[in-house]
Amino acid sequence: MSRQPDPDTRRPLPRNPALRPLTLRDVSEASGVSEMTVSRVLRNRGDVSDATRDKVLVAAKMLGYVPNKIAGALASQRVNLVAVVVPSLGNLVFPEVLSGISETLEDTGLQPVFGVTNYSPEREESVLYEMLSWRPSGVIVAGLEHSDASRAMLRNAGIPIVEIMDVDGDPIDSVVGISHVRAGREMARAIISAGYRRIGFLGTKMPEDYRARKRMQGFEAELAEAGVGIEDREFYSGGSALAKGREMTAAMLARSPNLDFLYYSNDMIGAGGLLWCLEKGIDVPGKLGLAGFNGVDLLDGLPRKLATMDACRREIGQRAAQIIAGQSNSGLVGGERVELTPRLQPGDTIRKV
Amino acid sequence: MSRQPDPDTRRPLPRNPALRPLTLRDVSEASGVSEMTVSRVLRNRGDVSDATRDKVLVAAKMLGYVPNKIAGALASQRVNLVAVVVPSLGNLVFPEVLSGISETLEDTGLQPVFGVTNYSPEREESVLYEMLSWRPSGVIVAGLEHSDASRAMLRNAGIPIVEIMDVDGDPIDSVVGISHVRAGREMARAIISAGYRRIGFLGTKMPEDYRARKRMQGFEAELAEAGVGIEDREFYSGGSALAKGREMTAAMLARSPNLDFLYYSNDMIGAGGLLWCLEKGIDVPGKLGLAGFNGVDLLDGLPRKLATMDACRREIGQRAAQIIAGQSNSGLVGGERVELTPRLQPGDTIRKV
DNA sequence: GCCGGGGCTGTTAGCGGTCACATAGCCAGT
DNA sequence: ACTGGCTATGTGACCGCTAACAGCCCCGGC
Repeated sequence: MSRQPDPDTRRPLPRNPALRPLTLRDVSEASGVSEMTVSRVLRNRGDVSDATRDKVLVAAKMLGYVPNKIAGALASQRVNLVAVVVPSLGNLVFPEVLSGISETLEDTGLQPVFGVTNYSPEREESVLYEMLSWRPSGVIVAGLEHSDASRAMLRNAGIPIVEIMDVDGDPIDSVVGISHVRAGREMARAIISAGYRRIGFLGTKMPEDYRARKRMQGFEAELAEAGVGIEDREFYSGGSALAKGREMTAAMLARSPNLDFLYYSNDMIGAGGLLWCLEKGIDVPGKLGLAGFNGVDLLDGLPRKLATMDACRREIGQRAAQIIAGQSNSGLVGGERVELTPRLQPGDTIRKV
Repeated sequence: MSRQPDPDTRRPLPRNPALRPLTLRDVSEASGVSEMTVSRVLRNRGDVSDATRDKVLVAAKMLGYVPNKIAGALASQRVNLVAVVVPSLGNLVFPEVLSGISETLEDTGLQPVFGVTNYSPEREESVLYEMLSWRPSGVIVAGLEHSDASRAMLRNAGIPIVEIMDVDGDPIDSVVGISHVRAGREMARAIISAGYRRIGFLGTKMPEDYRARKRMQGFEAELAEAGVGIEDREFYSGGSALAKGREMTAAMLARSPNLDFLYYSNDMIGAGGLLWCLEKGIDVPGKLGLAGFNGVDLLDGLPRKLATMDACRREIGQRAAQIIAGQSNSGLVGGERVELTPRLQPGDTIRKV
């Protein structure tokens, strides 16, 4: 008489991993304890005897079980994700912020998740919506300028929000960054006091790069107070920034040969300009001074060191992450304001006074 | 007689968004329809009358409701996330891959989520574990070299896996990339046929950068077949790649002044080397040829164009994303192999033959 | 008048975990 | 022996949403 297997015990064995995704129950059956105990072991929570713990861990490893955080998050109402939203990864600046964040979050149990907006407010809105729908523990977002809908979402999310890079504006919650207006001003002051007077500005065309704009505004304002104006401007968009820096510099100096200083809105175009000037044999910084912005370490490899201003990118990432992780020792529960001070790096392209 | 409000209707009003996170039920009550109908409206699924739809949308917008994808994913067993795991964001190469991915995924309803491993297999393992625990619809991961545990996890995940950048090895599922061995060979061939014979190699010290190593192996093998060896090598780690390129070039030429070609494992150090050579007035490419690898558009702005080989980064991202999205028209369900061919860009730093 | 079939909406039962609490076993103190 | 307190484990009720199905209404056709 052939034995008929009991239908209940004939459930498909959890051997074939592709057949059915593994659940806690599989581990629980394989190790002979309840699901709850397995859950406790895998999360290192509560008291579990060493013997049981070992049994469970062995079973879990053997099956190749990977916990389902979706279910876990739903049940516990806790998500260890931090949404990080930046405009771009194409230039060196944001990757460095991101690594500051990752690094700081590393041993907090929190996990950064990155989103990119391409400087588009609509994209920002949809990226935020998408990310918030995963109920992260916090949001780090670049800039203070957002659509009304984005601001509303962030405010309503009921989680810590940190706006980064920039402090010139009205934060939703916390903010970590530098004042780009002040950065512009400071550069202007340095230029003026080095004796330059006929100044050109080269920047990006992107209307959504508010920070570059603020630098220009601060720059211009400070110049104006010294009775100096910007004599010529040139804006670009797209393409290799280094190449654009060359082209724009060539174009501007052809048009306005009397300029004695060029202020670039970022280091990359500044570097392009510098290379061009050196090739042409222009006396830098004697006849013509140059400066950029960001302090990217690329500049270290240039024939001459471009004057720039460090944007404290890594530190911004770190401080923002600390606020989210609740490690900032301010005692505040939110609404922190951290203004870092960018350091002017005079390099070799501004006359020493 | 004062009316006593029915306790059931006295639930806290969903006015204060910080008090309690909103749920479908709040929207359902606010709009007077069932939760299911709200769900249908917000997902654009199933038949809903226009009148009802409007009511719901108005209520949702008014409350500022953001759906909870955690619950949604758990219930529907569907997650619109694609895990993307790369070793680094610091050089220009991966951001470009990522944007190829984002761009392609844009209108598929899928959302990329990025993770960074810093070239560490342990970190890769934990990043993968973390990401898989969110049950993504697919994984895109750089490289073919992974820890056994990582491979097992990926294989067991039961979702499409695409390994990218490199095709020289044994893929888990699908693979999209170039052959770095072949790339190294091709560069060697070009160098040999341009008449260079005394060759130096400059690269990164990272033992985990398998692709750079494969390029060197291919390069060396091809040279060997022409009866030529690598006469000198120099490796670096950390710091500004541009600056390192200078230093290493200076050091190598001081040590081995007879070299007539320098092959750099990436464009950035190559660019540093090029700048240094030009400064020193070395005859490039007459007395000394130079080449890098990657085809980063930074090179466009250099005084002279460095020879390089395009790694097809954006296209790799696009093709990988297509496979995950099921858009690749191969008819295969998995296990695709896409080998792209890097194009040699001779630039101005290899003698014309 | 009755039936059939759309179009629209509601109901029920989970998804795979975790929380709060109940329970079992064991030992010490009285 | 009884109690209390501890540790180690199990139980049932959810978390917020969606699949599947059931039900309602209204219409036209016979």
